[in-house]
Amino acid sequence: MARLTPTRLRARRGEGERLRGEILAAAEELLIETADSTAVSIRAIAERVGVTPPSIYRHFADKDHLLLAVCEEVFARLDSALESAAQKASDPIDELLRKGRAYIEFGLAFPEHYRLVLMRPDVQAHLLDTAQAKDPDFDSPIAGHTMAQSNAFEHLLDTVDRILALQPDPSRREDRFATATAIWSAVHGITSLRIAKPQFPWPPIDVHLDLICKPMRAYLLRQD
Amino acid sequence: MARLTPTRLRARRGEGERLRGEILAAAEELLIETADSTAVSIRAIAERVGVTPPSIYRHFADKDHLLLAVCEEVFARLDSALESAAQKASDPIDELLRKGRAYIEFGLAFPEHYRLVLMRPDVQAHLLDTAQAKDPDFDSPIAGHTMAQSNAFEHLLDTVDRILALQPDPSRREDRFATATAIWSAVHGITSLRIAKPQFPWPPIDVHLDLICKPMRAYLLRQD
DNA sequence: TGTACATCAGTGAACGCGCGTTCACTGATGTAC
DNA sequence: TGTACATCAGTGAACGCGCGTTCACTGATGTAC
Repeated sequence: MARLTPTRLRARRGEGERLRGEILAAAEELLIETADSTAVSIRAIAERVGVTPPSIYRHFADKDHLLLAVCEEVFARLDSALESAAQKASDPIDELLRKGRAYIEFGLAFPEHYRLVLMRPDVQAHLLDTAQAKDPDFDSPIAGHTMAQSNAFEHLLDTVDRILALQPDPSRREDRFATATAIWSAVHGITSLRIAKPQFPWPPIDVHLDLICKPMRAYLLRQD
Repeated sequence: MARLTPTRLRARRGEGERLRGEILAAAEELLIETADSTAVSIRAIAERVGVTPPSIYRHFADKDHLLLAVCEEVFARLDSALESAAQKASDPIDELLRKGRAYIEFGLAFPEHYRLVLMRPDVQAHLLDTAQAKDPDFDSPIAGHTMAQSNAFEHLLDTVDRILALQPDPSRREDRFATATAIWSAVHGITSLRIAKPQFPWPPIDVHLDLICKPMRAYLLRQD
């Protein structure tokens, strides 16, 4: 491979970790630039960084571990996008609406990121599987990662709690976990279908989101 | 490749079309047996049928056209699953609920089929793209296929019409297209998230579905 | 009824490709004396 | 201050793999005379 742009300088001693960050950044750039999250290969990442493929293995055990690290970054960024959208909210219902819109916008702005973490076969589950296949009593350093992924879900649970608290009649309060799950899947449905079928004549996002949120709000706060 | 089981008999003259059906059936078997819809390769299909890879090209121009044919079959089967579920319904709302449950069950019973048609990069759109790249004024024999795919959607629109007709106040009748879209995406969200994250502690399907359908029904039929 | 011939379902071998991963190595950087 | 040495970021070449696709072909089946 001809190095046309030998811009990258070798890291100095003790700065080897720098490459790790560059690898993750390159992987994300490739997700954005290629229409296909499958195109993100070890070789493509290495070329983008300006390094040979084997040097990737200094920082990641294999491709799965690399993708897992990318997923962690994406989940963290999704979570913080939702949290910053929530801050402008005037009340819990408004908060849910803003978070829903932010979620959809995140997915549509970075469709291949979204595809990687929530539409493709689960990297994390696959890693756990293969790790446990090798070593049955496996004390997972990965297991903790599930937490990172569900920070956004934990925050959604908080929002749901605030909404359910608006229902004065405790006997009409829905289960917080099931409600959060239903909201997540509804918003995921909007996002992932638009990513999967971009040529479908979708209505405007707000119309779509309203048709989920307005019924949900009326139902959760129902007085009968 | 050693032919261990030379069970397949060569088709007689004029019966060449038989292989076409066997190819599609083999592709679907592979979707069911492998956990990964990417594993469905020309070579794997040929081996499963008991034939060499080049003979696939007698029936399909390339891999994309083969996958497109599989998608058509899957959509047709999904549509008929929904229609047969709808037949037992007592009223339009019950019809919607039954179709929703049938949709989810179809997806969870055939997750890789579902992944292929509704979670992976769109085969059909990709085919249209490449065909138009080659031949700018392209009179698509594929374009008609969009219809096959949306038979299920057309039928959903019918169901929605029946529900909207239950709303006595015309000024409160939601848009049929947007409503159908919202319902589709809600049910797709449940299905695809469960496929993508099988290890998540999902609530029972009926709880999940109720949390979408009950608010939607109350909203569409609202009297204020 | 027998034979030459056309048809066409399917074969066998090969192509070039990009992939993940491995291995033994190089050579600049920093450290010990 | 100078030199021998250990460290370690990154290289170069190669591995074996499965993939989609092509090409010239074979040989059983049916048809025309």
